[in-house]
Amino acid sequence: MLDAVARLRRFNRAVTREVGALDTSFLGRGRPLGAVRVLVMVRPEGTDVALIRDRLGLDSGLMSRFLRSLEREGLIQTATDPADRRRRIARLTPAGEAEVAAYDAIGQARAARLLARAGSRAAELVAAMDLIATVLNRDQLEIRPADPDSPEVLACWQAYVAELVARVPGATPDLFLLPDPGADRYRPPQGRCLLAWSDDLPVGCVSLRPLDAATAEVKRLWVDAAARGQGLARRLMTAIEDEARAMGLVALKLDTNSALSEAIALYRATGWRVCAPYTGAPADTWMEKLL
Amino acid sequence: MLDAVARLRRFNRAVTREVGALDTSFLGRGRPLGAVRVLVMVRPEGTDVALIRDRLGLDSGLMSRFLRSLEREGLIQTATDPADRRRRIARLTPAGEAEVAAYDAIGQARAARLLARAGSRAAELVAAMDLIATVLNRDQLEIRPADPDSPEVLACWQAYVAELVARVPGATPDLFLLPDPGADRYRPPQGRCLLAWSDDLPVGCVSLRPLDAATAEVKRLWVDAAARGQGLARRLMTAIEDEARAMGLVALKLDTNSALSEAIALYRATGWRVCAPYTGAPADTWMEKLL
DNA sequence: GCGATTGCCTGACTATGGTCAGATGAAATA
DNA sequence: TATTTCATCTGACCATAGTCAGGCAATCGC
Repeated sequence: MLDAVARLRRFNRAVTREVGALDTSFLGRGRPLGAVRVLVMVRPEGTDVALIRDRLGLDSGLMSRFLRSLEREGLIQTATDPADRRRRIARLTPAGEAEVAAYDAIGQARAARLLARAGSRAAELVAAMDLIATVLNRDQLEIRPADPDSPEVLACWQAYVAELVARVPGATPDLFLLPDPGADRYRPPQGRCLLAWSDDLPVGCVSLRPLDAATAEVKRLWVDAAARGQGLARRLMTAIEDEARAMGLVALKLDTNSALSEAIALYRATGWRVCAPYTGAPADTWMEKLL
Repeated sequence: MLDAVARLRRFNRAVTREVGALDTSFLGRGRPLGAVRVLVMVRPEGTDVALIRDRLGLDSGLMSRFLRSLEREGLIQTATDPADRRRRIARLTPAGEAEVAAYDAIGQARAARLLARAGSRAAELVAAMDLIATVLNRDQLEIRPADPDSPEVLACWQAYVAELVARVPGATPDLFLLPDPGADRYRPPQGRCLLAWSDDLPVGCVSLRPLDAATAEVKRLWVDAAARGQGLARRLMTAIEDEARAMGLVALKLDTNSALSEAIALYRATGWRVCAPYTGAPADTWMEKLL
């Protein structure tokens, strides 16, 4: 790629202008940008102050001033965290919620305008943004336990099913009930459900379902198209195997289909071995791993 | 598709952080960002001060201060424009050229690091950046005459040939000599060569080659993948037809291949009609238009 | 030639974001 | 229990980018 640098620079210029426009559009409500960035990160239920500071990379002194200025405006309230009384939790007031909603509307309008500018290529544009954000956020990819009934898990499972249907002959959406009425089996203490997050976007999942007292089944390993090629699937598998070990399990199983060749290659490379069939179609490959 | 607004926001966060890192990487050479932005816009041959100010959207007072500070550092010299002695022209000193080269190297290194982070998806990342930059720059797409021997035209022609080879059965790279020894025929007064620019990246081309005193042939219409879907091909055709009219030509011809269906649809929609063959394979469709 | 305009410069002023060194109280650790 | 570590707050300080008004010289339009 000869002129990659020139193209990167062009990207930077275009995006700097856009971010600049974003900044000025976030003004016009009589608040400096820094305070707004903090404000919109406060969830109505309350957000740990340290988390916001960390995400925005702010000095604790500066953060403290932003909080006080928002507090003076009556947009947020802060209280000490009862669990650790050194920490503080910021919570939106009704006035704050209204203000956040106003900024949200601005963002909504801007997004709509941008997508309109992309015309017929809007979906491609969003995919391109996902790829870039995921690459830039690569170091911050985080795997965390999630509730199998949460909308984020549901979204991942839907994407997983869509991919299976597209790639595996014989797989149909009706093989998978979503939301899964048996989701409880993916929840501790019986099972586990892990999500991979890039910033606030879920980009991958994996889960564990009990078979018997000593074994469980790995289910629903999925990685978003934008996040592939970065070893995330391997990290997810390592994480779920660690969970299984911590639960005291001695072996894991999984069923898959030979059309999913990268997945099978990953399993082989990490100690899984083909075993006897224990489920039916559309699975055509069964594997197990001793922990 | 999860909420497009949320994803756009995530993109903004990721990119803001990156641009922030860019800013601080432009520091570390003991100069504030504003001055650097001015410095790297000064061409060694000299640049009109007003042009820089305009491009960067700076107040004349601020601009003046940046110039003084760069001058004090010995990186640039300013002189009054002999043509209009109110205007000033900034010129890089040898020390300035060295400094600009150093900033260039920083950009180079940053680009390399970013591409390395993308790993196996580096090419996809650059394509995604191209798409985004092109969409954001959409309003600034400019069509300008270009020299058929310039590296930018050559790059476009190579991309054009690559696309033909990929799409047209029977087309092989050796059908096209690049650089074209007959490039003179694409140069005024005989012919024309137009490039479409998005910022400083050429994203499309079209050219005109003489047939006889009253007719010419439209050749090498090409639009970069990132810039498609925005009506650029139509704008290029309109521009080249306008050129032909201005040259006093009365008719245009072109040859193409039925595999290039969007192009043929465009020609039909803009008044071109199929005519008798006048060239050989791999062309299988010939069209003309009266001006 | 004359007034208006243009391009640039200068000095005074401001807002914003940011750093740094303690102070304070809470929690973890030995 | 004593010490260390941690999260936050506060006040002092700073650099950068930017605005604004006025001044000066060159140029333009009449």
